[in-house]
Amino acid sequence: MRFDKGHKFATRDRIIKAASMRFRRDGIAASGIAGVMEDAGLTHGGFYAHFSSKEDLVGQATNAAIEMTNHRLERLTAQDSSWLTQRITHYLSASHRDHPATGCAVAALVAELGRHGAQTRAIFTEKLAAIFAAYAAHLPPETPETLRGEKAIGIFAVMLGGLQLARAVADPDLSNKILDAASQAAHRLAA
Amino acid sequence: MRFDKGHKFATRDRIIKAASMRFRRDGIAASGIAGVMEDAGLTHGGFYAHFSSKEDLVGQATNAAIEMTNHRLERLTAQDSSWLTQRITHYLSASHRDHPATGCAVAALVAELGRHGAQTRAIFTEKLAAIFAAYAAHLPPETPETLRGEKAIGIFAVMLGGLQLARAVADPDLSNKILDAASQAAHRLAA
DNA sequence: TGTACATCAGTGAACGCGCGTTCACTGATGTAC
DNA sequence: TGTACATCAGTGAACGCGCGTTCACTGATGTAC
Repeated sequence: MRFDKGHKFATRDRIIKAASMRFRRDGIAASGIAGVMEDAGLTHGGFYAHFSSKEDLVGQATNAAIEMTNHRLERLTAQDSSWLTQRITHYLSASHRDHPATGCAVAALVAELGRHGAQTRAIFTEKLAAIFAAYAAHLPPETPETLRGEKAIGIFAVMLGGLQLARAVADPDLSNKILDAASQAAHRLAA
Repeated sequence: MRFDKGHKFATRDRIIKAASMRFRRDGIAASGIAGVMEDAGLTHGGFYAHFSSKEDLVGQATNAAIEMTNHRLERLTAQDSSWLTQRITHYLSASHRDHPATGCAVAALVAELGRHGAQTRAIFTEKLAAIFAAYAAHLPPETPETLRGEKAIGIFAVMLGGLQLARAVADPDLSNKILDAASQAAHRLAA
């Protein structure tokens, strides 16, 4: 089969998207190449025409997943004063908790990524810095410039921790309590 | 080899300890039975005399790792006012960041545990509730009773998120900045 | 416009390997006499 | 006290399986004539 130039790129993109969802849902180590390729509507043999190794795909999929989230964030059009509130509410919602495959890649993969190679972690670091910057930019206007970076990190950390705890816990009531408590904490840290 | 009654229990304990360290260092999915048994000074064949499955071991190892941490917490003998400060300082220290194998099991395993069976998650939930209770008990004395539970969750969430981010990031300066920012946030939430 | 051909994205069998799990066996020990 | 034996924690070979990776091949398409 011979196709126009855009075809291969589109296929590569489909594989990356499928991988980013599998990785977030099942974890990286527990996701196989064959499963990812099947999700993309292909057989496993063609994988190495697009990527040099599984590790290569891990980097690309992490990059794509976080970038997608970041673009979604930038598109939030509400007035600045409530951007953070919107973010916190959505991030710590039952819906985000219950759909990891399409949710925040940092929450799903941060621990596993810490055990991956330098290149993968460099990609992750760059994207994470962009997240911090977005949060810092949307802090209340009276926030001093020198505190914005630190505050942004604290807010994201409590959201991240809260979402992960809410996902892992077996008791639904406790899970909801965790979402609420983390929301409260994030708002307090933003003020 | 026939041994006295305590021998088998001691061996089982050694396997659980070895597993709890491997799991925290490499992740659960990436840790094999053979590797764990080798760490415990045994060959892999004997594993099923002690556990019914890998999943069984995962539950026991998670339980043991968190219980160990909790006991360590209770042994902190400082006056109540600084118990939390001690906790935050140690949890968000460079040393804790750099030694996941002997560190907080929640930080290392929370995402992966969310994908495990009901029984494993029930064990995790029970131990996590004990952590929350310990933090709640050591909040400043003027903290209203009704807010203690919520505050404890927020504080632990920001510590957890901060530690994970600091571990995953490739840039050492940013990693240190994350530890500091999360510390500041935890203290603010405790006040 | 119609035909022959070169291209190359995707296929599927095969590779060595380590996984979780099973099981027949071993041999140092506690116990019975 | 000394000896024969039963116990059973631990050994190591073997199982089927899915992993990441390789590669000879296919066949629909774009291009050259």
